[in-house]
Amino acid sequence: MKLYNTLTRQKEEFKPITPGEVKMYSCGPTVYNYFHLGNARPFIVFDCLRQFFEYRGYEVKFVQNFTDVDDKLINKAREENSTVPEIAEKYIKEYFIDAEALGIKKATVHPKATENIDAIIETVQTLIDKGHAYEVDGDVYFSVESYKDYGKLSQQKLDDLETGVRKELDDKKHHPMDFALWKKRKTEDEIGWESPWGIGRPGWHIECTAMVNRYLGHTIDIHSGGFDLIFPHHENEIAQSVCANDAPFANYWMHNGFINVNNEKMSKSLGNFFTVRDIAEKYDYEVIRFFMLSAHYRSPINFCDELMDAAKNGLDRIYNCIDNLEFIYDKAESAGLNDEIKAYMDSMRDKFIAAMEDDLNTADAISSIFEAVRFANSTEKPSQEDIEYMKNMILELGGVLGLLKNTKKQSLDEEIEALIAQRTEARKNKDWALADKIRDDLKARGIVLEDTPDGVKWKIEK
RNA sequence: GGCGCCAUAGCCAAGUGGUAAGGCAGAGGCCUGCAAAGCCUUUAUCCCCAGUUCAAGUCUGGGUGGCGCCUCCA
Repeated sequence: MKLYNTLTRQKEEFKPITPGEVKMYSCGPTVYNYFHLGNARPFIVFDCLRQFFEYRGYEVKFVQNFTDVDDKLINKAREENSTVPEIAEKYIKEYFIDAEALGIKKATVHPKATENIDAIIETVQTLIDKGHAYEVDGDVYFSVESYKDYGKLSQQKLDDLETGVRKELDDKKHHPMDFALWKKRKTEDEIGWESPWGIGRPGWHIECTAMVNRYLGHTIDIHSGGFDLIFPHHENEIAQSVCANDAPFANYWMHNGFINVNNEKMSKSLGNFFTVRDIAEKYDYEVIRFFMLSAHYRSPINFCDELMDAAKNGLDRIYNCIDNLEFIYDKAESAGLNDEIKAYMDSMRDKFIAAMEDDLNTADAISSIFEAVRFANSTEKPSQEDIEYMKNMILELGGVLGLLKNTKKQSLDEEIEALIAQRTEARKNKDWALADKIRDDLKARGIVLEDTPDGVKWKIEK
């Protein structure tokens, strides 16, 4: 397995700390709203990585946090005359609804920042004790100058970073790049926790460090997130963890590319800001997942209707293949599995795995599914065993990507069945007008009929 | 100013030295009563200019054109 490591800016062979086991942490959502398209990409991509590791026999300890206290939550709570815990609870529930629909497995642990205040305070105290942090009037800051490797992940020098920093009015910090570990409560009614430095709440960066350390240890295999988190978030996480524990933090850093909408950065001001929930009104959740995986995770990806339509059509092609295989199964004979068919399907699995092992090349992996589909569609008179083998291979590979989950057997009610029978009778009598009318009527009701040599095939449009 | 990314057919997108996967859309054909689905055929001087090499989309240098981070925005 090769992974591109942001730390070294190259693909590296993945070597887990413990053989057969992967400890990975991915930055989760701040739960103040439904999650948006941009959030969805890392969730989907790193879920896909996790599922591939599991497919290859690794035991994966996957941790993804919920940031359930920060400025955005506090503001939202004020706006809605609610409380931070209420807002957080609501959107954590909503997260799981969207995530499940997108085929994202639950993490091994989904820790919340507010449930780990003790670990956070402990880490902050350790950093103070070791001379890497200092308290000023109830706030605690990390001293970037105390960590010689600060800037390593983003390949920037402290001096260069400084010139880009806005001069802040308060000069409480020793160095302009120093960042908050603990923030003093600003008003009496603001959410806060008791600490050695008074009532306050954790800074954003420290929460991830503390939860990584608590749930996975001082050194983990993979830490992932969006490109924009490289600096400062991940840089700061490294500084905190290394300084607190005197141990390397994460061996591999993975970052996904951004999503644009109609070739523009997604933002509220441009009015092109979409939550997954918004998109799901028009496209199936699985189309969103397929779309996200149709490009390499590090490439930027452009979201627009044309590309979503193309993704839908592509996914339909795979589903049609599975439907067709199931349809012809009963008519087929049991004549054993053909060696050539097995060999071809196996080679597609090999190709799929090779692509995935090359830095999670899902786009290439998907092409092997399409090749399997074409092969299956063009195989003449397959036996029942052939059909099963081809279908299972396609479902297996799609399954690794978290796709092709909508294969539950559908059924029709009696009225529809009767109409189909009536149409079949009309076709026998060459009453094309009636036959076509029934077909059109059913189509308007979302039921698509196809006449095949083996009889009428129907499907319910999603 | 500092750090970094990208440029392959109408669209999307793989491909890190040996003469261009796959998907969507389009065209023609087969199949069909007509469709649908499917199958077959068809669509690329790989942004430009130098260089290295027997051989470059693939490496090096220089352009041009997009873009990201340095503002707790994934």
